[in-house]
Amino acid sequence: MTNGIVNGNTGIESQFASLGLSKSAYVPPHMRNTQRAASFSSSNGNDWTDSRSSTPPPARGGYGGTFERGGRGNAFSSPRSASHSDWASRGPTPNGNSPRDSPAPRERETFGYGTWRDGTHIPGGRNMRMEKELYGELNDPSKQQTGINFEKYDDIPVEATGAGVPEPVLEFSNSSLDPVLLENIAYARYTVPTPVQKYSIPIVANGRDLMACAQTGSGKTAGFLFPILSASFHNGPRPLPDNANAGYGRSRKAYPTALILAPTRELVSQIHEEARKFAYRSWVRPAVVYGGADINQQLRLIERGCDLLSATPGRLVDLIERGRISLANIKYLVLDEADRMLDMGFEPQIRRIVQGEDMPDVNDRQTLMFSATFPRDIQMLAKDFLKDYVFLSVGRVGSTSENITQKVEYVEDNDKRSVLLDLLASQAKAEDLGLTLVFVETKRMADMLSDYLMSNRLPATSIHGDRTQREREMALQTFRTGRTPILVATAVAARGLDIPNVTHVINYDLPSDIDDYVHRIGRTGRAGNTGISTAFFNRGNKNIVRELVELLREANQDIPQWLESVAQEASFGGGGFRGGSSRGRGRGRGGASRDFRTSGGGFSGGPRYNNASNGGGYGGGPGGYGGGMNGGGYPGGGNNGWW
DNA sequence: AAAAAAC
Repeated sequence: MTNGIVNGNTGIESQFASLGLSKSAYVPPHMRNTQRAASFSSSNGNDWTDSRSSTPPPARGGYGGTFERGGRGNAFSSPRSASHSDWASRGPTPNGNSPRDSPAPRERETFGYGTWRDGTHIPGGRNMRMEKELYGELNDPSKQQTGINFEKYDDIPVEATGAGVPEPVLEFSNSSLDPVLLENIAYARYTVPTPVQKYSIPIVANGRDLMACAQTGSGKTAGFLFPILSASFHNGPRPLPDNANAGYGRSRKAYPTALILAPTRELVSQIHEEARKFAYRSWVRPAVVYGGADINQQLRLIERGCDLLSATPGRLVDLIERGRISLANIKYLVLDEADRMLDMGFEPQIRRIVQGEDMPDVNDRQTLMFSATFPRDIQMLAKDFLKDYVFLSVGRVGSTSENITQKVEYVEDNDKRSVLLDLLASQAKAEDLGLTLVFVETKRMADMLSDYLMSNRLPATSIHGDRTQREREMALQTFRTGRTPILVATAVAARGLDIPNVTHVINYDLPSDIDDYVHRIGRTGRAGNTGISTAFFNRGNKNIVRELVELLREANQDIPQWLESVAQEASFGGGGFRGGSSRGRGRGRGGASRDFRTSGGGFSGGPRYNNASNGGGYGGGPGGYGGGMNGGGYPGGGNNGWW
């Protein structure tokens, strides 16, 4: 199989692959013996740009078109709704990124998009080409369902606190979700809601704001998309604000009703793809904007429909400044990976977007925040952005689950390369090579290491912030499809990305923050599969050792004796608690935090992921943080009855 | 200290 793997990365083979002639291209283990799936994967290898670009609706119409045409246009009952529907009726659309690569849209391709007419939702007809693109074929690894639910999810402790928390739903089918959405959920092969979804669906459906401490892999994307889309399908487009497009019949400003902010480009892209799946056949047009990609093309795409917008903060601000997007019509605001966004210094831009532009006031919109942790600055954000919210705390999915086998090996920096090579070679021999994700700390190292692996005839690629957006996306795609089953990555890929079939995560460089470690290994062992994680540890990683050992113990992992010893030393040596987190603001480890508004509380299910720090120094009310910046909120004064 | 993100 080794030969096959190597050949799969050569130029000639790539050409075969792009022609759909799969020859000896690498076939991931889970796909072997599935002829049809294999060829689909190969032919799919090169056309990802194509597939992610066909967002716009092909419904006929045009800028001034206020007439119905061919049964699929829009008849407008009022000038205001006409103005809105106008956005949803541009077309027919050249196919986004690569218009010349694909033939002009055909009549039948107008199916798949619905409209809103006379107060009624008119779903579009089915479009098989689109369904294949959105939902993939059975066994297509890059489209494999990730929201599918297994028994392990039932073990995840969830707690909802706040006034009048709605009862969780147990199934999608009797959760009052819109019928069209339920069909899309079935197409995507989601079967049972995850714990996050069980709670978030009724919470959002009841018009409540939500603060959720949950990580990717818990199904949170669907957790906010489902109720937002369901309500949108049902309620139709919001009327435009009175001053919208004043004096122009065809202003080029878009007025999304739902806005989702996330920290990285890949993440918003991933959210957008989910949104496309579940908006299928509805009147809702999802759109996505992020930096590093051609802005004019994004402008063209949002002109063709921009009801549910996924965005990175920088590019969104840019588009607002250009007057091409207005937030005046926002009904739903979602901040995903909020702690990560603050870590990355997005707070000023986020505050500008939420408070400094034309977004409706907190009382006139519904706001959902997701964050892995709940430190002070996130609490502040919650206080300012949310109203009477339900606090949802969801346990860690990855690390405590025992389907990830965590190994730690002592490797000096100089030996890392050869140890890695051995590791990769041995698993290739074992024909066990699923996808392997290798994490490093620096961009330079990512380049060096992937070059090194390639020069050793291993099919590797890399992703980091200095690569162009196109390179990044291509790396992700060739990784997903198994054409380059080894991906060397920096922190850009640590969180949020949902890649099926990652069987091995290697921490070539350990992060200094245990949260990052948890996120990284969480890229494997997903959706009921087992995974392996290997960490290279040496004396440079002392700062994380105490928490690492604690984590391994919690997860019932074997702990090498030498590692225990290092941990002992470290706790004596004053290297102390919290491992020197540079943030100094009390990040808790793991996926859950406490609702700081409550004073008693606690998890009835027993805190398996008992946080060492969260809640400790928070004095019990908004702004009641008593600890300052000393040691990151280590339990200092406040006894809140939590432990 | 590095990484991420707008042009």
